[in-house]
Amino acid sequence: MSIPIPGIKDISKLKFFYGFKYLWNPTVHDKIFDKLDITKTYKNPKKLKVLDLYPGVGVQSAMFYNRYSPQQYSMMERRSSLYKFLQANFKDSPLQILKRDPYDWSTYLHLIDEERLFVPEVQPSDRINDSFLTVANVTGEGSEGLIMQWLSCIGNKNWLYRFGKMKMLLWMPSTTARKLLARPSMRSRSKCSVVREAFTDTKLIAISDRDELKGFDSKCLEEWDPIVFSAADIWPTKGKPIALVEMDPTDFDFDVENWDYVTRHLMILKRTPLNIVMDSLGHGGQLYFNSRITDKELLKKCPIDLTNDEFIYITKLFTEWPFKPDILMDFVDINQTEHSG
Amino acid sequence: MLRPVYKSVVKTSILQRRLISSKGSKLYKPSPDSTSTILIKDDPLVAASSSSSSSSSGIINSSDFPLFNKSNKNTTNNLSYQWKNTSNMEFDPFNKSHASAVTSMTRTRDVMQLWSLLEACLQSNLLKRAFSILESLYLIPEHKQRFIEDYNMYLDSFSKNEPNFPIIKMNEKLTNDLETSFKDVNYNDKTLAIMIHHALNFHPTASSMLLSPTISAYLKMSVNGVRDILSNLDILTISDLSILVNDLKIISLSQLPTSVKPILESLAPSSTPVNNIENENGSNKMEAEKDSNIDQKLELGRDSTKTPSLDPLREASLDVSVGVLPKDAEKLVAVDTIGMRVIRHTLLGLSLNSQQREQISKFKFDANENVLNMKPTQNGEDNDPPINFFEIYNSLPTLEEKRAFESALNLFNQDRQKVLENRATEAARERWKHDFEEAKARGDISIEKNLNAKLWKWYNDMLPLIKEEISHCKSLLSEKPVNKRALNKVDTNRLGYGPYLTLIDPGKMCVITILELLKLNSTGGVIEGMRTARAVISVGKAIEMEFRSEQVLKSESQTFRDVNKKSPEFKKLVQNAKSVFRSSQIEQSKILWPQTIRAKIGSVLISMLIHVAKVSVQGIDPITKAKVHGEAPAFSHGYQYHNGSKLGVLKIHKTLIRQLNGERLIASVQPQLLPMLVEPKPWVNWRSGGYHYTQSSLLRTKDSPEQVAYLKAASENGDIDRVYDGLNVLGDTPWTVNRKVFDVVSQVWNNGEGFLDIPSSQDEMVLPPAPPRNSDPSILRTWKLQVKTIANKFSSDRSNRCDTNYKLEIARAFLGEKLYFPHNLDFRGRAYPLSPHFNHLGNDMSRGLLIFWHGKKLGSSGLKWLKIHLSNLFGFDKICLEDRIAFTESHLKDIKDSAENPLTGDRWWTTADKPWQALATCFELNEVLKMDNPEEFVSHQPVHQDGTCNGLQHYAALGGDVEGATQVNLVPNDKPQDVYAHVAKLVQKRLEIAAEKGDENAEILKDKITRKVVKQTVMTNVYGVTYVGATFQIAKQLSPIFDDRKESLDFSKYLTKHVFGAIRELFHSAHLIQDWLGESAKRISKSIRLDVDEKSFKNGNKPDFMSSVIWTTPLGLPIVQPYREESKKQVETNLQTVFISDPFAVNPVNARRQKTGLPPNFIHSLDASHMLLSAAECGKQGLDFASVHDSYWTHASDVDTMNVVLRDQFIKLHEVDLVMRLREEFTQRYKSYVKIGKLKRATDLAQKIINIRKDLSKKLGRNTTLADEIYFEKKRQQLLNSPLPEDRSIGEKMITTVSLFQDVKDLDALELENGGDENSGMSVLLPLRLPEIPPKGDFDVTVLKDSQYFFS
DNA sequence: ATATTATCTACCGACAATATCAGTACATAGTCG
DNA sequence: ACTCTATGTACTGATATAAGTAATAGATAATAC
Repeated sequence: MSIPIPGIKDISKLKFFYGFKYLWNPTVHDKIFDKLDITKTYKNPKKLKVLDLYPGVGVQSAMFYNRYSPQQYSMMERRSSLYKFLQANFKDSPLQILKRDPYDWSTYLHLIDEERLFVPEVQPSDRINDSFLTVANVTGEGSEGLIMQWLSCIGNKNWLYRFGKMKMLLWMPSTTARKLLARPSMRSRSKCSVVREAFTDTKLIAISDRDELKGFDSKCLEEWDPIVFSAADIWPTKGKPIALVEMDPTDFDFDVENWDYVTRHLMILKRTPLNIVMDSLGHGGQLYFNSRITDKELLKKCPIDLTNDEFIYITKLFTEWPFKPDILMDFVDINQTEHSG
Repeated sequence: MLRPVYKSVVKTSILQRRLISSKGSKLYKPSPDSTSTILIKDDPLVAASSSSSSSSSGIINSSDFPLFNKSNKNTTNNLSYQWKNTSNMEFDPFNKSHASAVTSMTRTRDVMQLWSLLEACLQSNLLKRAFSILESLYLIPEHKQRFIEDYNMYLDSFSKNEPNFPIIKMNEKLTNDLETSFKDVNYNDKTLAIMIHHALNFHPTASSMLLSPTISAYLKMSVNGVRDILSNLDILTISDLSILVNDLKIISLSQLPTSVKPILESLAPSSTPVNNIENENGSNKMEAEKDSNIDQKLELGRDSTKTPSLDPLREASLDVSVGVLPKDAEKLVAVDTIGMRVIRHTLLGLSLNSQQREQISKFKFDANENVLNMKPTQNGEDNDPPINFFEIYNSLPTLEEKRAFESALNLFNQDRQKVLENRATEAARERWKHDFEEAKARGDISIEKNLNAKLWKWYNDMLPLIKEEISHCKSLLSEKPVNKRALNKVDTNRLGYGPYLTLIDPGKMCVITILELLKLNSTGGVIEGMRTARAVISVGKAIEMEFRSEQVLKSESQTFRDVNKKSPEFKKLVQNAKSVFRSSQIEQSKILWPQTIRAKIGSVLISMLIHVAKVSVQGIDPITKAKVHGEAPAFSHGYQYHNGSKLGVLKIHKTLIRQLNGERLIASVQPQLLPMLVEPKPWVNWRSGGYHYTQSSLLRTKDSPEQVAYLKAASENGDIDRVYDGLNVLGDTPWTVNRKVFDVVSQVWNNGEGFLDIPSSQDEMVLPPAPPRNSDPSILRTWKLQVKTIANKFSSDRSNRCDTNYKLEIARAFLGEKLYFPHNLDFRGRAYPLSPHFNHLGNDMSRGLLIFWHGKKLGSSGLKWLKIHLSNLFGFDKICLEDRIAFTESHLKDIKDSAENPLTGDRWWTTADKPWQALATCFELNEVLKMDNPEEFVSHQPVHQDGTCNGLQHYAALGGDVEGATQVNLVPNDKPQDVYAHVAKLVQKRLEIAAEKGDENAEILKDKITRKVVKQTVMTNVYGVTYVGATFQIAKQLSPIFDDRKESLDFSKYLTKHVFGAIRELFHSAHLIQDWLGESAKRISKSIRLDVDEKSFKNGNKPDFMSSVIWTTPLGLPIVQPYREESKKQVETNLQTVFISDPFAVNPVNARRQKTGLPPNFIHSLDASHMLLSAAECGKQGLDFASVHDSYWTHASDVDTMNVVLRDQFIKLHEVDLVMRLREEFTQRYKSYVKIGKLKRATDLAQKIINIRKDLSKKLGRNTTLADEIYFEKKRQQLLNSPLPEDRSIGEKMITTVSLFQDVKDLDALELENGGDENSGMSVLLPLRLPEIPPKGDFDVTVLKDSQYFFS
């Protein structure tokens, strides 16, 4: 007994999407599912619990369920117009609709620890968790920060990543995908690319605009061979293209706090060679690192050219620096308010 | 909740534009077909306007300043706002209001940049380069009229640079330049003055006869008369004039400028001119021959700086007793330099006790050595200045002696002030050197420990770098302008800042850079450092300031260099002449360095300092855990993020920070901006007043050329003389530091613990332990926030302590001194002291530390007011005077205890609202009470009289609102009204009514309304606080009552509605006026001036609105609201790019801010007027007067007098209907402005307009736009104003969509208010109309005369 | 002509985001007729 | 000698940056359809 999929006619009646975009075309979805072939990871889908964040109109959710019939499929959607839509379409389906805010950390504590409505299985981190999948759509232009915070949760092994290496299927603006997936020396290479490289194994699965592909690394594209669909397949049609990535956490072992400080500061002057840029790490950085980094070739490189391994190496030197600055005090206080009657 | 997209998609509306970063160095190439020129020629409007401005010989363009063309019929009323049509303004880049064409503004920027570059090149003697800049300037058409001044600058430099160039050659050059290079330019009288000066100096020994004909010829060529030539004192020196008058006898004394006439007169009969000329280096022999005790060598500028200040001979001669004249001439010179003996002589002639006598005999009255008490003391307890002038002054028994003392002190202070403003950097350097050498003697460790010694090291390391850079720049600049391609990037940059960098002594630049950076420690919210942007600009500005005062000093000593000796009387003459001279010099320097240049200069210097400044540091090797010693840069450039935006920061090393915390920082206060030792230079025009050598502007303009233009026009018109009068009274009030309070503060400070407002000094911050990494994100976040809060508190405490440190150090330096605060105005006309950190506008502590220098006997009413004052300071200021006196009298024991044991006793004074001022008052009261006859007590304590909600007082007077006037004590009453309590009562009533109707919120809140809850909201209501803002304020007050933050906020929201309702009800008429002001501002800022550039129409129908709200205060001060959209751009510097606003950008107004700003600004402009009027009057009546906006201060004995003045002036101010007057002014000023509005389609008029549009559309071959309509109306106006009758008649016949409205009587019937429901309206240009004034009530302001609680 | 969406949020003194990249306008040098 | 073009550079405007929406959330002016 499969769940009926909402059609574009119904979807297009909806007015408010809060800047998010959803792929509604079932054909494309099918292609994507074929490509993903998640059964490789989830050998027994009957054991699988899926958490769907910002499911929107629920097309993907329903199709997923129809295809794999997981043990539990929970949709977390709080935005009223979309929630109403989900209620109207899936009230009596096996899909669980939760009117909660995926943005709020406490949502998960309540859901998992207190109410125990959705309890994933904790699995050791030697493999991808094979009974827990998160699907999310964070295509809103202003919500990129949420993705970045989720990423850093991988590094902290908290939030949903306390249950092990959880796979995530994540819709995002294609510009975000481009930044995340940028390799060393590419124009879009930035701190978040390094974060992605450090904590995850991420693939581009699908994208809504062929032109966008030129911002990605061509070698990687060959390997990923993403599905390209049309802007007409998403709703609302207007706006910037979106992309779907598959994100698997990986193993890592380094001092995250110091690494965070080092990458953040170096990537500000990402086109300045290491032998010069090190001064921005603290008083006398240039002198120290120039004496510690023995590989002269490395010194000639710029931060934008560095792999994460190289950042880890620099971080190690940084932590060994007797005069290293206090990385906790790395912020400014813009708003001093005084005055009163 | 998920954040909605739109909140962060577009982060800012700032019109980001980048600077033309190296435009400063780019010269105009004489290519006549640059696009902009063509554009202008083709534009009939611009062409017309420029031709009209030149033909009318620079009389101000009527469209720029509509009021100028209005005849001045209302002159009988002395509050008339109309300006006389007498101004005669030539082209000046500032003198263009914003709305003139954009093209002219961009050229304005070019002119400014070229000017400052020209000036810089001339200073560095890069004459060829300067000449090519002249060529570029010559090509700017609007600049032609002023061009000769620039050429004169050049010629003057040329003359100085080539002293051996024969006058004939010089003449050839001049002729050649003006006939070939600059054909359209004519010489003026200054040019002639330069030639004369050159002639006189080229032939210093030549026979007079030879020179005479040449000079006579020049004099005959005069444009505006010989007098005009001779008034160029910046060119012609005293000795020049002397030769002309006494030797050549070509001119007579009467033709000289009045300021120097007396000097020449006294030189004439006896003096031998030969001496004057020979005497350049100061002849010692001459000195020795003089045998009068009093005759002094008058040493000036250049010479005095040469004098080594650590002269052993001078040390030796210190104890020479008065009256004994050493025969050794050299010794005499050393002793004599600054006229100390005169002063000492005078002082010792007064009645002094033996101790004072000894102090004075020992004290060196040498300005260079005893500027201020800035020497660090090892022992914090030792606050004694070497000599306490205040105590001596006070101890003198008679008025005559006091006068004599003050006059001698003044003579000494004149010199000290000069040193203070000019030699402070050198003084700092000397101190460093001294400390270094002392430390060196003690060993290397001491050098590291002693801050000054370290600074000296930095200084020495930095100096060669700067010198090298300067020589790079010089060689680059002196080369022939090579093509840019051959240059690398560094050199291209050098080309930009080089001319400026070479202007100032490298040593001075080092000192300035170091001091600035130390000063900026923990500013801008940076934990241990500062923002780079701030740092580079501050350094750049400081360098420029140094350059400016050097300039003034240099030209002063140039002109007066030959006047080397004479009696003290003569010295006074010279001093007067010099001060007149300085005024005119400062006034003339119109050139400012572009902000970009400042930033670049600053960054160059700072990066050098970063490079050399090192501190030795300690660290722990993370692996071996061993202590490691090393050396690290003291400063480090990096970045920090805030909300995803980068912020450049300059971090200071922890080691240095720790050292700074325990240091006395007086040295890094910008010495030019300390309080003054002598009376400030009186304000006589808009850029001359205040400090003697440092330029300051009358108005703190916000980089708005528009504000400057209006101010300048008013100033030149003599419209704001009464503003000057008031301001000068404020500046002339002498103060001194309250020694007793200072001792208490100092004790608390050295103790290091927190006390009242002073935070304790901490070295490390204590942070909560970090939670495990894998804690829930929410937990991690809370921890991060905690850390942030603690760190911010820490850093704000630190900067607070730093600020207090500055205040204290300044106070310490001025212990026993007589000091003055020069003032200027903010753009609304409110007065502020120029000196930052320590002044009477500061916090309670600063105020408590200041007392009047002059003392006055309490007399019959003084004691009463002193008691009232104390009560006020304790917060009991809304009870009747008798009760306040009773309050003080009931605490006599406490007062005694507080005064005698301020820290060891009960500390009653610390419970006051304003504890430090209360303490000061306790000290005085305690002394008074000891006296048998209190009336004889000499009081120095300023007593405050504060207006009760001054803003509302003005509103009530404006609206004639009886109810409101009663509430704010405009109506006589035996008890003062407490507005806040009254509002609270009203709110309470409202709540009770609501509660009865079953409103739960009201029920809960109804008993919790106190005066305090509503106070801030009532106060800020005048400033136009919004509903949201007020809610926050009330929530703050309510927060102790409710536990839940959310709950508290909800109740606050509810309560705010009622508070607003109550205020609106109570001050109904005030609100009507507020609304009227707001609406008028909105309409004005949404209106279009006709001759606006069509290009400001983006799509033909949507213009950029350019009109800001402008009005004139009752004192004649024009006020321009500077609120416009910001346009900032990135500027490349050595360290990073910085983001700064382009002062020449022409931006559309910010209508919202114009609207919300007008009500408070208008009211403030009135209270400022009231203050200045009162100040002037109090000055006239001989009172010492000070003000903090709406709080007026004077001696206790004079309070009654002052109160009468305050009331009289308030009445005088409000006798005129100011709102009506404002509306009339608006109507005049914005007469021909139009707005875009809706017209009912179903009218004749609409039909006519449609027809015109149809015709026009046919002609143009496209749809018409509003821009087209404006263009034609503009054309019509031009024709109407044309001097040619035929033009005028064409204009009269012309019909435009706007002209149709001329005959319309009842516009209201035609215009569609925004309630237009169907599409019956069409967009048209309507004449701008202002809303009707709300009706005025019956309150008669003259009843105020008897209201004793008006100010109390 | 309405509906969505960005922008405030009490005045003044007062104090500020930056690195990099793509595209274009402009200048220079060199070449050629 | 002069013009034209290729070439490189300087200038401008756009975009990304970090990563809980600053402590907060409703009116209102501006803009888009």
